[in-house]
This record gives sequence, C-alpha cells and structure tokens, in this order.
Amino acid sequence: MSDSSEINSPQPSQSVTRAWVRLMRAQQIVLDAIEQDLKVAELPPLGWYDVLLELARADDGRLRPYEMEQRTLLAQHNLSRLLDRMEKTGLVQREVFSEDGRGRWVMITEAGRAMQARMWRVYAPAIQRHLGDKLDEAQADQLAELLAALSQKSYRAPKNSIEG
Amino acid sequence: MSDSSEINSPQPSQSVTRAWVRLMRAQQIVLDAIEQDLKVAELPPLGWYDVLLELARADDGRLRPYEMEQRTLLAQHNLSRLLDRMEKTGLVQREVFSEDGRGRWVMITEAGRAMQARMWRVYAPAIQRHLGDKLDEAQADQLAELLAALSQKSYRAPKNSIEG
DNA sequence: TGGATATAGATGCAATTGCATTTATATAAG
DNA sequence: CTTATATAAATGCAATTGCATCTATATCCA
Repeated sequence: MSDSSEINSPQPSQSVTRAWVRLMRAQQIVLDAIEQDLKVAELPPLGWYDVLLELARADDGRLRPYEMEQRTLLAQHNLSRLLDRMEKTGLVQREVFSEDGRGRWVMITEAGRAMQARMWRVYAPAIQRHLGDKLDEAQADQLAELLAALSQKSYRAPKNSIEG
Repeated sequence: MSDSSEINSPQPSQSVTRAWVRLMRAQQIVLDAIEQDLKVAELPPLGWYDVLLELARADDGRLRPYEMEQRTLLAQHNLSRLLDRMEKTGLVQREVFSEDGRGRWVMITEAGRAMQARMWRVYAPAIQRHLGDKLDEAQADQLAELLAALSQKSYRAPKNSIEG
C-alpha cells in the first residue's frame, strides 16, 4: 500500500478547486435569482415546490415523510416543520398510516395541486431566464451529465463492514 | 416583435430543467459532505473560511465589510453578524476607517490566519474526496467552464434606464 | 415472552437567517 | 448653508434551521 498521506489527504488540483468554487457560486446566484422571482410573485420558497411536486407525482398524491426526506434531501426535522407550515396553509394534510403505527401519510390537497401549478408558472420562466438563457442545449446536456457524477455519495465504510 | 407570451414566459427545455435540478442536487450533496468533514474536525463552517480567505488575500489583511459582501455573496446583515462571531473568537478585528466615518476596516488576526490554514488542511482533501475523485481533469475544467456562464447575473433594467 | 435495539416522526431550545429599520455619515441639489 | 437623498454598517424581532432528545411503535434475539 502506498503512502497514506497521499491516500488520505490528497490536494485537489487547481481545476478541481476552480470547479468547486464555481459550483458554489453558480448555484447560489441562480438560486437567489429564482427565489427572488418567486418572492416578487408572492409565492412561497422553492422548498415548498419540491414537496408539492413530489406529492403531486406520487401514487394517490401521498407519500410517507421518510420517502419525502430522501427525495428532497431535507433533514428530518426540517421536513417535519415545513409540513407543519404547509398543513397550516392547507396545501397538504397528514393522515394515519395504519400499516405502521409510527408512520404517517402526507397527502397533497387540491389547494396544494393548484399552488404547485401556480408556482411552476413563475418557476419555469425563472429557470429559463437564469439558467437556460445562458447555455445552449448541448451545454445544458453536458452540464447535467457532469453534475450527475457528483451526486453519487462518497464512499463511507458501512458500520458492519468486514474490511477496515 | 413576436408573441409576448414567448418572450416573457418561455418554458425551459427538458435539458435545461435537468441541468437545474442536478445543479441543486450536486451542490447540496457535495456541500453537505464537506461541511460534515469540517464539523467532524471540530472546525467552523465554510462561511468562516470564505471570510478568512478573502481577508488573508487582501492587502494588509484587511477589507471593508461592503467589499467582503461582494466577494462572499453574503447578505449585509449576515456578514455583519458573522463578523461579530468571528471577532468574539478572535479571528478578526474591526478597526476605524478614517477616510469615511461610516466605514470600518475588518482585519484578520494571526489567529485568523492560523485558522484559515488549519481549515484548509481539512477542506482541501474534502474537496478532492467529494468532487475531485468523481471527475477527471478534463471534466473538472469542462464543468468549471460551463458553470462560469451561469454566474453572470441575469439582465435587469436599471432604474433610470430609458428603454422600457 | 421480554428486553435490547432500531425506526418514524415530533419537539424544546439555541443558533442562524431574513426583513425592516435605525444610526451615522456622506453627497447632491437648491 | 440647509434640506433631501444615498451609502455603510448595525440591530430588533420574527422565521427558519440545527441539534439533541423524546415518544411511540416495530423488530430482533435470547
């Protein structure tokens, strides 16, 4: 086995560091711009859209919170409270999940579906303006391709793994 | 002039939408992983690093808050409070800016420079692990290139613009 | 069966962020 | 000079997030 300092603490190349800095910048700038457009239209933030979209797509318009967690990457407690707020404004509803007493169903309401559609009418042109207008189709595909590679979670030895 | 509905509300193509979704995903996953590594090393969050790095690079190790704002993309009030916390832990120091009574200098301390270096020793391998290991050099360059296009702020008509 | 352990989701409390406003100073316009 | 307007930075307060823990139920294993 080679020198562990090279295995455990490799320096990123300049190219890699530049890609990282630009990833942070680009997403922040585009996200802020899109959120701003939503706010101007007096619509709720993007997190609400993500939740509504996942529910709208799901069978019977409902999901378990833990499923939503995985799909939205929201932390458990943040999702729980986001659902509180969305329930209070009537966009979703929590129902009992009889097959497992610990669980819940979260169901999208008609008002929720309407809000999802309403948000998309602002969100879609915002994506186009802040991202689409800056890339041609080939570049968008290329970017999506490269970014997909980054979303693979980094390897971590599982708890009960035999290999050290 | 062509149909205004096409000008004002263009739908993003599937490629563009996919690129956007993956941009959000990829940056969240990589950012969370890097922040996690910092936390495990009992180091402060990335925002602190950004501030320290900008100051360390600046002439005489000091900048005006509004300059830091532009460079870090932090909101004014958030930067102000981040500086409060950093000052309290001795990493930076606020000093009078005599040429403009409204302004301040923010200066990095020796402890601040030490912390920047200490954080880099964790941050650098984290960038490599969570991003560099997933791309080759050519891909990293390509990604950086594509992302650069997105960081150009979208056009907004300036207040006093003549054209409507 | 009966702990021990794991999982789903909620919640109390502290830290951080967002928003609006305030304070202080500078610059512009009459 | 004096008032109006703009800019730099700080701050009060509400909303959101993070962290740890709690409650309830389910599963595993002796």
